[in-house]
Amino acid sequence: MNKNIEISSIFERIADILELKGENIFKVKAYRKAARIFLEMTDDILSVWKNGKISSIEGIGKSMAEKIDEYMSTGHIRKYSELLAAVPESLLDMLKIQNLGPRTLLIAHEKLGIKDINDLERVIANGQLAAIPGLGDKKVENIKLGIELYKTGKDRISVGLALPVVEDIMVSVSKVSVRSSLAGSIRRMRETIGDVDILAVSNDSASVIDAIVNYPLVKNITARGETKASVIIETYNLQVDLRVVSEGSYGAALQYFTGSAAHNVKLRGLAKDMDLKINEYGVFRGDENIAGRTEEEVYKILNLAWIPPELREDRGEIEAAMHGTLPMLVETGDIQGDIHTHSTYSDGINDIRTIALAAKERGYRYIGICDHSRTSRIAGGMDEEKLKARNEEIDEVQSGIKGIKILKGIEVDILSEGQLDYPDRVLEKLDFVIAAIHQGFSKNAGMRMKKAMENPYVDIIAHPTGRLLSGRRGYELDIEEIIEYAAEKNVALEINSHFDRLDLNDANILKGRAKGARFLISTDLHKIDMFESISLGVGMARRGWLEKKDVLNTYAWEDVPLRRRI
DNA sequence: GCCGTTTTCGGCCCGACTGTTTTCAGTCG
Repeated sequence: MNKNIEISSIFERIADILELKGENIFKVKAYRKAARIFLEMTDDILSVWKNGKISSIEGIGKSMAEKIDEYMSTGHIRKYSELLAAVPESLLDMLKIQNLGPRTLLIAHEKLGIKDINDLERVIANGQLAAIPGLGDKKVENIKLGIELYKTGKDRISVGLALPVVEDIMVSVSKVSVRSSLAGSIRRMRETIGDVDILAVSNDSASVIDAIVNYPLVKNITARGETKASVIIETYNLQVDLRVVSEGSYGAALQYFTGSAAHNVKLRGLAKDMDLKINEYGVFRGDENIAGRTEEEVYKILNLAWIPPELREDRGEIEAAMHGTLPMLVETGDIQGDIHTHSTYSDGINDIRTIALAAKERGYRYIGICDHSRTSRIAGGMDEEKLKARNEEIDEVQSGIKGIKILKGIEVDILSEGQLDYPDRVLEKLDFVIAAIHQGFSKNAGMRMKKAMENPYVDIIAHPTGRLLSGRRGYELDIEEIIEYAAEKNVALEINSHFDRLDLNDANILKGRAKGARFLISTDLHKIDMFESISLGVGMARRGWLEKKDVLNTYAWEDVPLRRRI
């Protein structure tokens, strides 16, 4: 499966070079599209190639098929090598700098000989860049800002970090608008977001624009027009783009600004085939605006069912909407209980009773207390004695609380040889067992995880890749293989809702779904105010096309299709 | 570079904002 990633990154790089060289932008887009296809497709490109089916993939034509042929048989692509030789790689990385596009970068390279970011900063400082015709002080100022943002790192942050920040901005916007909504990747619930898009309806767009540029945390105003403004706020250097439209265009604008780009391109192509034109103001036949008040209207006029934002990635959702086969996506309200929670018996903040009452308050029908096993000492892992005491306390708390079932679970460590941290006689007495790797990420992680799944008491694998969005790479294993094995052994895969994990993510959930795997959505909470974050996991599940039936904890506890019951 | 029961050539989604321009290119989403 690594071949998918390899070829995807090569094509992405080819696109970078072609773009920099000022090649036809549609050729560049064709390569970027292909890169995305290979990255996201659930099939292994190697086996597709072996079956001679590469050129039957939509978007892959003769030229790209030949390049893949060459790569598979020789290990390299001649054209790629030639392109690489023509452009310093350090230059390509600079394409990520905001406000510095390929045109300007190429001119700076050709006229001033810049090769990397240090060179760029030098020609900015000595005024050479601003002296180039077509540029000027203001443009260079914006490029400087782009460099600053680029250097402070992370161009994308977890959607779970962004949402609480954005909530407060939305309060300011909603005060001065008739209607407002998040749009863009944050509405689609992508695991990470690069900026925040907000759409507002108002007859007085100036006051909405004022509200955003005067928002207390704004540190830069990068654009300020009559209907659109763009600011950067202190928190995470987050860029916030606001657009104001009239009531009649709300649906068209919301559709447009929610994206994704790939989804919109395909949608607009469909419209074109019907002699219609879609823009953010509506759907037009000639000059007549025939739809656009709601998103439903926009989709309906194209003979499509309304598509939930989480699906809008051009992964087959438009075809499904055409044929009436969109999935009935799982919703936060479907969740009947959270079974990955930590109490004071390991590294949680709250006691069992507090957790149970908070869960009941949320309307859950069951709650699973799932502390760490003994080897996770740093996380307060329990020895057998402590586990016994915890289970007794669960019984005691349960006897005082009606209306919610408190379950005895464990997050058991997968040890160095794949054995579990407790013997089977301990595991079998628990209501459920979640197994996880917490140490030795690079030591046979795949083998160990598979061995753990062979234990009949293991119901679920927690955070299956171990990656953290803040930067940790995760376990060294072949996740495809793990997903397939889990599906085969009826072990469920966790969708961990912690903002830094979101593990599994959408791409892996899609792969699991294709293999018939089951999933658990949980918070992995260590304090009760994290119960809310379940919606992040649900968001990932929805992006992975999951329905209620695919998710264990949408069932009443007696009906949860745990492995031991199947 | 890809694609095509109107096309094998000529399209490829569409528009706002900015800055440096005397009408538009570059960048962004």
